[in-house]
Amino acid sequence: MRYKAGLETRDRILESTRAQIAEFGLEGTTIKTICDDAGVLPGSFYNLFDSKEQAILTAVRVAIDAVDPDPDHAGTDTLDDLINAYIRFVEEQGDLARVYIRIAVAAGHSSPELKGRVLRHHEGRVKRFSDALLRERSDLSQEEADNRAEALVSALNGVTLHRTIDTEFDVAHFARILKRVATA
Amino acid sequence: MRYKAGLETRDRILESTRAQIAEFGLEGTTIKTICDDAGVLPGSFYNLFDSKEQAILTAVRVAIDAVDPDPDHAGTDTLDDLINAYIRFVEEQGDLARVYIRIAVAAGHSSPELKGRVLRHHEGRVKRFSDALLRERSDLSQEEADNRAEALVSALNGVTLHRTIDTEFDVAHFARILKRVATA
DNA sequence: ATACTATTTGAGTATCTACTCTAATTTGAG
DNA sequence: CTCAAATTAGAGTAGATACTCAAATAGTAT
Repeated sequence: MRYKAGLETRDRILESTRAQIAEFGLEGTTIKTICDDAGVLPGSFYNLFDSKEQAILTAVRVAIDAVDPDPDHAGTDTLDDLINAYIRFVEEQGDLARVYIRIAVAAGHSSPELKGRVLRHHEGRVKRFSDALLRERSDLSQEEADNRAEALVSALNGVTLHRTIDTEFDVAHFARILKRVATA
Repeated sequence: MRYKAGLETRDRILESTRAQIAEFGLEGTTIKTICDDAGVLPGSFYNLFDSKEQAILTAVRVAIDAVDPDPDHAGTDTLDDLINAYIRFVEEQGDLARVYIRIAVAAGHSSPELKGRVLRHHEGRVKRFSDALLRERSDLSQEEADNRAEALVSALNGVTLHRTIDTEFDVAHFARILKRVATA
């Protein structure tokens, strides 16, 4: 893979893989659907990737890296900032949110690598929520803040999960209810 | 299916389905593995079930019903009952809980029929939570109770989702945190 | 016992899966 | 322009999958 054409094809395949996972889940993503979507034949796919699994791992890594809204983690974001960022992420990039949920659901029986990736991302997110909560409610113990943050992030994921079924579901509304009770 | 033999075979198939899902997940559960485990041939399976999907849905529903604190829907279950039943289901039937989440996620892109079933089940559950909450906190408005119930059920699903990735995750602990804030 | 139906058998089908292989084409460095 | 290497085409493989069907067997009401 040293010619420009190969790199472009690779990008198209990864983009198609991501879209397929978002729409049909890991199960519904096949070599055929990826190739059809990318306008490529199996021979080309296997010229660029060793296996379906490798392509999926690569696509998911790209997707999860793209999720983090504040990579420089300045530590100045409030809980509202984080929740609003989450809402915006779910509403504007529903695709990636669905990939995240899809992977999470499938991760239990899939590769440890995927599982680890999702878990690490989750832990990072919980920590930022916990820090923000402590800044807002300095009377809370570290443990209580961690607990509430973990519960809050899981609850937000549950709300997102529900939205994948019911697209009318008002994520913002329930996210704010959750925020209210987390800071009570 | 009116003879005793048929009913017994049906039970064996449902139990094998449950066990296969618990051990190998949805992906690893095939007609062949179910039939081998149940000591039955495909013809018998399809004499009793219309499809693999139907058998799985039935097995999951049986498992959920098995922990229902108020099967007759007499309206006597407390919020604690409902949450404890939820925790029991997730902890004792972890892989079935995963399947439940997975079916819910898959419902978004499958037949409107399955989607409708999942949504109706969700709404029924939310209603029971809302009723129980109102019995406990009669000062809440109907709307507030509905909102809290919807948030609580989604949050519980989020906690369950997280447990499918991290099996060490203490569902009971966070479920009780969620219950505390829902009744606050 | 008879007769009717439920149940089981088990080989068989169509379709999908990830993946391979060889030949043709395209690319771009020298 | 040349030519070796990268890329693509596209038919094809082996194996798994959910599911079917006609015939054999077993269960039960009368």
